[in-house]
Amino acid sequence: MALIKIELPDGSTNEVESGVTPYDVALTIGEGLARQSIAARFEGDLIDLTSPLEGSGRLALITQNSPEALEIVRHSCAHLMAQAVKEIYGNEVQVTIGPVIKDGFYYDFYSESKKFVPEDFPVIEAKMAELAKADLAVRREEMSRSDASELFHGLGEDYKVELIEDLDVETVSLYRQGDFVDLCRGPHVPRTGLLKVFKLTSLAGAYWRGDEKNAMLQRVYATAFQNKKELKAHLHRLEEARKRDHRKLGKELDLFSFSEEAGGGLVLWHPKGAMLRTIIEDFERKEHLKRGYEIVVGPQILKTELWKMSGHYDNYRENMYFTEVDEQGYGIKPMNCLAHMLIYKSKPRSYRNLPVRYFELGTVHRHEKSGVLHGLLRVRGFTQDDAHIICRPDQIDAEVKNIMGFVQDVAGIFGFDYVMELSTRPEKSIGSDADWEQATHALQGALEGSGQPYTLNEGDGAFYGPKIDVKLKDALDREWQCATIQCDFTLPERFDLTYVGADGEKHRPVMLHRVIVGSIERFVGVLIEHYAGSFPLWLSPVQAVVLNVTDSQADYAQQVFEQLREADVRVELDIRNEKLGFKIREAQMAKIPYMLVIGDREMESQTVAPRFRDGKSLETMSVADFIGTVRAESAACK
RNA sequence: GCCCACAUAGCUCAGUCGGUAGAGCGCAUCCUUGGUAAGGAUGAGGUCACCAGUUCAAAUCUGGUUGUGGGCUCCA
Repeated sequence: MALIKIELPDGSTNEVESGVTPYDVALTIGEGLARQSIAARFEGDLIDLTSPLEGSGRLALITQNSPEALEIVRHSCAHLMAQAVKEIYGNEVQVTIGPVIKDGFYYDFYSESKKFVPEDFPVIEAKMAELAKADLAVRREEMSRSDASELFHGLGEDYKVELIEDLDVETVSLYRQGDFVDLCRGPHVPRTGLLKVFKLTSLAGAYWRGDEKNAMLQRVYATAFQNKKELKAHLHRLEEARKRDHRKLGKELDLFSFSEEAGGGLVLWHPKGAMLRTIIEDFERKEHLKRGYEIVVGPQILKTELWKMSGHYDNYRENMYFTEVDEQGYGIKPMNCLAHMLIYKSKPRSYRNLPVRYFELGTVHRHEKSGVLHGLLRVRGFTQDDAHIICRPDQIDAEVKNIMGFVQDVAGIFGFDYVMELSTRPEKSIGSDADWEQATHALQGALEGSGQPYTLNEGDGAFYGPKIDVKLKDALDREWQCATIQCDFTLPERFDLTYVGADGEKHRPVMLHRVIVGSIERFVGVLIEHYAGSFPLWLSPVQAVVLNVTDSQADYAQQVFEQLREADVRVELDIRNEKLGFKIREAQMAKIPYMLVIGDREMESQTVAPRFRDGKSLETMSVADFIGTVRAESAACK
């Protein structure tokens, strides 16, 4: 037998016979290590603990505590779940795929007759536990594609056969545990006994291979962890997210609602929610003016011919609402760009006056599929902080950089981190190859120049141009699509936008579509979850509430309330005949930043006693001082 | 749009086997004037989402519609 050299992470080198497994190597180091190991990394690749090592190289054992371990455990759990399902339901159910995802894994099953229900979960979990306890060996096997195809055909697993037929390889790997066999690349844990903590979580429909033309499968979501403590922590995180759910908080804080009578996905903004979005809108106008944008306003409906000219009619019609006025067809705008182009076209433009930056808090309507509506995060009518920058090609770089700086500033003000993505030409698109290349190149250049990392999203651009998407990361580290920057050579062409250059000739400008927070609706939803409803002072719809202790201070409380309102503090007055504790509790649950307690002491000294919503009290102070405090704190946040 | 589930008072939720509805909170009135997270009493409030069907009888069973939730596909 030939000898090979195995280098371990601590730098030591073992000389072993070719064909030994990582498990054997672990044993030579210690029995405890061997017992703890679940897989290995050899020359950078993940392999099974039982895979024979054929050549020299660097080997690292993956133990239950390694960061990579969890993914392997979850993947093996997916197999365990499929095995359990097959043992319980037999040929009534076919297996398809079962990958690992963030926070767990799922397995998609196909069945004509079996409909999974949550009541099946304990049964499946019990079978999984039984199979895990049996500590079955998990064995890797390789066979030719045709043999594997025949094997699964014999087992009646049509979806596996289809997967195998589509693979572009000679041999495929299979994993067996007990009577169960699954097509899989691996690696897996060596024994089912290593799978201890798992839990089925939910059910959903999913199309085979994600294509809505294909059969609907039944997806069983589940999760697995190394120990019970981690599972508990995970369930706790889910609970936290539930508490922050903007739909729940939106109701509790009386910010907005939806009505069956009005229609799905159409938001009704209550006074406090409307206040919140107004604050954001005022902030947006100010920030845009500061950065050289001009505010414009376009109409809600535009003639259908115009949507045909823009390409929206051909590419976006299924998302649009149409109406007819005096036998003339109109489309309700799903985007704001058309009006902005018409404004540009209203007079001749000189190269000296470019770029023009038109900003509009534009309300658009899109017919989203009913199943995708989701609180404020996905609606059918929403307002974008939309701008169109019409510029010379040589100005694209600088403009994109400015926009990225704008995004950075705004994200910082609201306390978000973010990640960026570049999306390239989709299948359904308009414009020439050359334009697409130039536009994509411009965006990529700006991204490279920003020094910020970004990922590439092939084929995910808008139909008229490539785009940069910015995803904000909230307090729970979840990502939300908000800002987007899109480069467009096509619409200026279609609308024959021109400017007169230094040479006196007409030239074609470029248009950048961009939003910073995206949709105000979605952004408010994200903010609610990000802040868990406790908005910073400058965003709070109600900043302070004046509370009297007894009726005898009602007049003074009223005076304080009016003084604050005069000073533009968003304030409420609560002089109801209730005990102070009761009023404090209500204000606390409404997450109002400041409660101003007015008793005899305050009335006598003409002061207020502020209490912050975290329970801490400030020194008793004059009304004027309190106004100063609110102003200073609001300014500091913004 | 597709799969699965759900829809009972303003809110959160009970309601068994089919026999025309309950609680807590909130709301109204009264008592209570109480210093930092719920004082007490009384009362009002429901076409059980909507439309059909089965049945002597439907919140309950069946079908459809609308809406909501979890996903899929799509997306600001």
